[in-house]
Amino acid sequence: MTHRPETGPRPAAIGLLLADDHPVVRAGLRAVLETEPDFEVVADVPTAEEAVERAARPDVDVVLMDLQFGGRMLGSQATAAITAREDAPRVLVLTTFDTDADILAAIEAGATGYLLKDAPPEELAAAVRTAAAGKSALAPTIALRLMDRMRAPATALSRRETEVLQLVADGLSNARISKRLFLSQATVKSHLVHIYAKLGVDSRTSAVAAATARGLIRR
Amino acid sequence: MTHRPETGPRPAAIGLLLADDHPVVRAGLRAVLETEPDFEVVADVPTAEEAVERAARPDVDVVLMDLQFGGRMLGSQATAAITAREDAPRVLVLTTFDTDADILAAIEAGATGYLLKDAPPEELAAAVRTAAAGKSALAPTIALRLMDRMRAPATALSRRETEVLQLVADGLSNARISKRLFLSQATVKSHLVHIYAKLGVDSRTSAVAAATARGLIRR
DNA sequence: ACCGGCATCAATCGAAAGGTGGAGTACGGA
DNA sequence: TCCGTACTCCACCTTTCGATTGATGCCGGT
Repeated sequence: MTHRPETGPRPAAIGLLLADDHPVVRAGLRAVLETEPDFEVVADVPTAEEAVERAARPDVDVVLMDLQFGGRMLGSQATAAITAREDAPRVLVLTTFDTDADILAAIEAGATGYLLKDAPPEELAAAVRTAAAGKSALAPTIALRLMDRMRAPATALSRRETEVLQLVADGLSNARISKRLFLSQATVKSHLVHIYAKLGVDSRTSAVAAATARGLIRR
Repeated sequence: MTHRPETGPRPAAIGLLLADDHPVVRAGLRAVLETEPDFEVVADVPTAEEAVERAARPDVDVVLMDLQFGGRMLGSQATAAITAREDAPRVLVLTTFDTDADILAAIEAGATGYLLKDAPPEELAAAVRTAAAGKSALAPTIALRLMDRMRAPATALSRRETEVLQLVADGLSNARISKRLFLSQATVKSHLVHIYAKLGVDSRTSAVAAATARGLIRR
């Protein structure tokens, strides 16, 4: 039984906060979601910082959060900041791409769901309702990838390994990497051997390709 | 609603066709552009094929075309198909990223303008009007990049070189590349030497990094 | 206290990649 | 026609990389 101390039985509208740096996307989300009678878009903001601020107000039930904001604060950080609070709204992460790195960061940050921006409106609305109910809402593609991730934990590189691989992707030779990280070349090679094993490849270029495909490093 | 008689000076409404595979983006563009009194969105379509088809009707003055459709026909191909016709509408290309490769393909395909999706609504509307008037409409970022491209023609890789470098970026060894392209390893090496010279680098990984940074290859 | 993962380093050997210097064909513009 | 560019190929040599093996110290969890 839902007891609400406020002003009587108010309509059970789900309050939405839209956070995306693209004006067009904000307008689109608003247009799509406002056709649902039980949704109410209470605000839309262009930055992650404003999202964190605005999400504190009690009229927000679900935050639709973009992951890639132009520079500055990341969507995942904003997600963490929002969900860390008492009585926080649910956060539904919206992004264009389904790279593993993004997904993992968002889930760890406390996102209730994860959706791709190319999802059809019905799927979007359904996910919002699922999230509002406190249940996890993951796009099928995403759920599958998470399963893969669980099954193959070997794909996770250690911090140092990621660091080395990032420099490899930047085009540095082993010698340069060793100088940059104050290591011997032997150590760099050693890290690379482990990286290759984890990624199932046998050369630096294919390691970069594999890691990029899985979102383990930035390009 | 507004019925227009065929005769007499009709209101100079600019007919728009929106082509984007994301429902949210279509709705957003529609919402943003329909606030302009002199614009009329005559249709929106989710595929490049439908865009080509619909753009043939005479009520379309400007096509707003996404470049990355989910698979199948590319936005640049659709652009080429549309602009090839008699009395073709103007095509304004809209995309999320400003990689040089995309820009070049779109311009070559006959696009009148090129805009980033994160552009503010006013800029969007201004670009549509500019395009409708037949003038070139390029986002400042884009224009700058094109200037760079002009100034440094050495950066432009030949078709074959790009092909080789793409395979390098995919993680293939010289031996595999030679088999894939029916070349000798010597030829592959030769291409790579030229690529290194043009990019000012000295290894395959740094070539991939440099080319990725300049948008010469897809990641 | 022990084990496993992480990070560090060493030595060696063969394979792959890079550097240099040609060289021939084909095509298109000056 | 001549020049430049792109594309193809060869030989030789040097450097870098990858594969293997083995070792040490640290830290966190059982």
